[in-house]
Amino acid sequence: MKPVWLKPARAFFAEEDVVLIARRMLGMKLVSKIGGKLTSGIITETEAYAGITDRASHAFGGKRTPRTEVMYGMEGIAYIYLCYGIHALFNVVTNHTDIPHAVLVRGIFPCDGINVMEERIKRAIIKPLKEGNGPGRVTRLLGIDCALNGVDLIENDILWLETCGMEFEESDIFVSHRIGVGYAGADALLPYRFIVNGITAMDRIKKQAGIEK
DNA sequence: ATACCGATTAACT
DNA sequence: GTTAATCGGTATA
Repeated sequence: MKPVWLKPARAFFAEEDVVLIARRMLGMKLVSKIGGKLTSGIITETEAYAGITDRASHAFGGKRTPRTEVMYGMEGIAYIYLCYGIHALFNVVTNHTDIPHAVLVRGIFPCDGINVMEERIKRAIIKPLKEGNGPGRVTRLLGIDCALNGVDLIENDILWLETCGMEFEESDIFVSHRIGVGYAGADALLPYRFIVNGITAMDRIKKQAGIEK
């Protein structure tokens, strides 16, 4: 039976536990329609950033700057920023207005528009499980850049999320500490990174993505 | 005005 | 395993 993919309601992002949302976003689809070209991938890796109490968050201590301001906005909008001068990193703002929580998407399984993605990275996608792995690669494959910072993922038709109700067992999710946040001290060790793990879960993703075998 | 550096990646050896 | 690429955000002055 062909899966039905629908945009989640804004209430999905209003959940106050950002870690729970990061976990639930595994198996959802991130979709972009840039320049009329549709591309999508099923989310395989996320990280939670818990706002003002989280030393790893850009909003730690309640910091409000031109960059972090977006995170204080409405749940369900995109927080996209430039990292290392090269990579656009995509996050979804969660919780409520003025609570700067966000979930970083670190990995996708390429789904729709593979040919468009290959144009963007200028080479063939041979190992789908590897190609969408890494937050900079996710945005590059989907054509997401900082110009989309702040867009509403619920209302927009250029960048959004979809769900087919797929859920994973605890054993299908590998949990670890976040990457590249060594400066966060003890908070760098928090179990806020979630990765789809195991052959069973991966097979389900492939099936949902419409990829046989 | 200036200096430092990051929620990284790809191409090297 | 090592390192260049590359630039806006942020702190300090």
